[in-house]
Amino acid sequence: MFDIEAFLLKHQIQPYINRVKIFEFIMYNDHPSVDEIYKGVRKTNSRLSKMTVYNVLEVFMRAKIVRELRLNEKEARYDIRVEDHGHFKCKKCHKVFDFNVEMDSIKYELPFDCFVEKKDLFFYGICNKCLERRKNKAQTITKML
Amino acid sequence: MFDIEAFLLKHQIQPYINRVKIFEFIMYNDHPSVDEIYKGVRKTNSRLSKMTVYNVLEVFMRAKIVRELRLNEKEARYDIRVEDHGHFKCKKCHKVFDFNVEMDSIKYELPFDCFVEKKDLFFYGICNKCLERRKNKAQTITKML
DNA sequence: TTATAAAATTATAATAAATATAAAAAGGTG
DNA sequence: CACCTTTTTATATTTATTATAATTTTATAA
Repeated sequence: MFDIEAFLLKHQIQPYINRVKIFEFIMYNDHPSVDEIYKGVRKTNSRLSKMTVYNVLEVFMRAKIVRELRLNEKEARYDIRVEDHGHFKCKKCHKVFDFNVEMDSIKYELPFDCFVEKKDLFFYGICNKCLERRKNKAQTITKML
Repeated sequence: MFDIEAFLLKHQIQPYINRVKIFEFIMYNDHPSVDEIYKGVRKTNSRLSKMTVYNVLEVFMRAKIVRELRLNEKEARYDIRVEDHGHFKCKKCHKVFDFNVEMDSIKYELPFDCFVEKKDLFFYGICNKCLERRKNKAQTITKML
């Protein structure tokens, strides 16, 4: 089992209960938003304030153990996978999935030299479950005709 | 010269003055936010409301003649280049630059089949001008010592 | 051109995400 | 325990976006 306390300590972060719980929540929930983290962690710590979620996320981001995602929506989402990788967002169920990307395989031409620190690749579309659902629906309608 | 009215008509959009002005503003300004568009276009049409900017952008997005960008900031930005391409954002001057990407060159493995409709590639780092500025500053300090 | 319907624009209010601030609470150290 | 530092909390503020309804503009046809 992954030892969150040790992990936080290794990154010079005091493992206060809120921090551990918030990290754990992000670990076990797919790309939650601040509000989702707040509501989720609040279940076990009813005195948690939303400001703490923002503060803790800031600490995690500075230590680079959490990555902020801005998909095509107004709230930010958070991910514990911090190395560059891809994100697929389904426009039907709004779920976000990670996927592996060989960033070095990408052929691009920047208009000038620059120092690239971070890369984000976002795909938008429809996931397989939603595609299935749609296909089944179409079949049902066809049968009805 | 590019005929915005004709372009809008071609996409079944009535070329009302606000629409033309807003499209033009996005064309000649790099990835403006709603507020920047509002303030910019307002200079020539002082009665423009911000709601109109949102409405017009919605029309443009539906017609797919404008692309919404969500970089690592809370406001959306808008781009008239609608085909998939890359965006580089400088963390010093906060400017956003377009760049060409061969999206088909990317090696990735999605966890399941899915229909991919749109791809966004964002790079974050420091642009050449800001790198220069930093280098000059460092040299000046070195001389002073 | 005028009457009328449809669509766009506006002003306003409401919602929601994020930030700022200062007091209270908790943690670390001698 | 006493002290100082850091975190957490409550609260207020700012800001982006959405909702709504009244007003204005545009398109269409008599």
